[in-house]
Amino acid sequence: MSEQKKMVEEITSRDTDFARWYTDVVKKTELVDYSSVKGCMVIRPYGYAIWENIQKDLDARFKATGHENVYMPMFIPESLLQKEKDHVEGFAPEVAWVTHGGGEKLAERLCVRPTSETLFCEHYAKIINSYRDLPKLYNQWCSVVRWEKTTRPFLRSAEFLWQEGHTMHETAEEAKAETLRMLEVYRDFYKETLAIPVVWGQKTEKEKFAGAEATYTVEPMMHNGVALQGGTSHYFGDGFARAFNIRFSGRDNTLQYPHQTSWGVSTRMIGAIIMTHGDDSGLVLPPRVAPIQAVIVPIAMHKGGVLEKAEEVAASLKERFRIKLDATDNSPGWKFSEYEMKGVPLRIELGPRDIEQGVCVLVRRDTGEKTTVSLEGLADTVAEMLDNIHDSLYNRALENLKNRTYTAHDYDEFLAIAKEKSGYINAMWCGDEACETKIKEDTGGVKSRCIPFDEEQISDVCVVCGKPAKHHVVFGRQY
RNA sequence: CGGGGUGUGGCGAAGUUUGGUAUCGCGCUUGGUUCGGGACCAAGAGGCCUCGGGUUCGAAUCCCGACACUCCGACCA
Repeated sequence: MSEQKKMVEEITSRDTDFARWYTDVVKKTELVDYSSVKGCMVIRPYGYAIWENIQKDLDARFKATGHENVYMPMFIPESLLQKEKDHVEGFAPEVAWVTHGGGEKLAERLCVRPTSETLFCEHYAKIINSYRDLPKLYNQWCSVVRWEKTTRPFLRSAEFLWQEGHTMHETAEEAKAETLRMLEVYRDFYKETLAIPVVWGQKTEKEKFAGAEATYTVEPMMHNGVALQGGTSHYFGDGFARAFNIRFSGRDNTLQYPHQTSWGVSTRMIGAIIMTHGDDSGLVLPPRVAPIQAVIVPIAMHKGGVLEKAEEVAASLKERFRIKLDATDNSPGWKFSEYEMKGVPLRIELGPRDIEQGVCVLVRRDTGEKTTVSLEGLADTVAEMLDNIHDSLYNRALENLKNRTYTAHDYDEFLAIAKEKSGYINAMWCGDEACETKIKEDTGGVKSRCIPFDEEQISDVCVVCGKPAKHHVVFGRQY
């Protein structure tokens, strides 16, 4: 990639200033625009198309695992939000309140949903009466509002789009299985659709969701070594069920509380795509969510037959792929740069010389590699190449993840890595929250990402305090 | 919420120190020539200089205030 020239001058180089590179990319490629509401963003067609492709894929996965879509109100009465103590404490600082309606002050103020556990619980209390009513496997696609102090497009905005699954189960075992099953759906989606490898595991007590018994997470690493909490799945036990008085008659005719889960991913994933795959020329979109999978650039369009042939090729590919034929009179060079910046995985060049020989030129966005291929069987060639691009994006990201993962055997080593490197640090931990806090303070922001599922015995003692170690923890800075 | 930076046609900037008719590049429109890595010629359109006060004969420029964006921290999906 180093030999590939930086084509777009307006984009700050990724290595110069990753943060500026990010904001340049999202604006220049027309993914988002800012709105007049602080912290809120306009998701433009090119950005929204990525979200639609994400939704389509994920929604199919949810349906395949037995879930149904529903829609809950966007307002939550204050009294309802108050019912679960940890939950309200976790969210209260960042909720927006509606105090007036139709010009009159409301008797009870309404919170704009920051998440919908309480609404689902209120509803479940009404419709769950028997073990025969379980499980309830609901999901909703919606937006939520969290009054964030610092906002960045896709990564953290005051309002963002997401999906939230909320399920109720007869037994704790079933609910726990659901929690892990959906985490696996996320992990697989990241890998197979977004070409992003993740570290996954359980959040520590300190980092878990407000009101949950256990929180599980997928943690992709961005190109610069910083983590992004990429999706979470929570096991609630029966805490909310008790708070909301959700009960059912069990198989033994006793009244029981159901066991609950929730899980969600958001438009933040678009940020993960940008920061995992992007380069100095702009976006590099994984083929399976790219709004345009291949762009056809006709060369010397004025010459007889070129445009007609290009249209013919476009038509032959449209059934299987998302294709754009750019027949505007911008110069070919302009088009090359434009679609490179926008991260279109594959470019198909078609000029008089090619047509004569019955070929076209394919150019990969990820490597810049050019190949001349026959127009005969082009659809199969394109399919193969898109899969190939997907795999190489994944492998490149995996390589980065591995290269930026370190192991600390003692605290001096830990601090040295945290200071000098950017990435994940594997270390042992005693289970005491004080040690997590100490790490965060001593390093200025390194936090536990998760206790990975495949724990290793790096040493027998906590990297901070030297007491017997309970877990292997992955640490890192996060967005 | 603390600390920096920035607000000037759609985008990027100059002009602000030292007040005096609002500039440049890109983009846009129309016509023509071009086309294998951001083409060229010609003619056009487009701006209460972020907003609100103040000082002044006169404010993009000086003073006070607000807001927004952005970067770095703290907080969080």
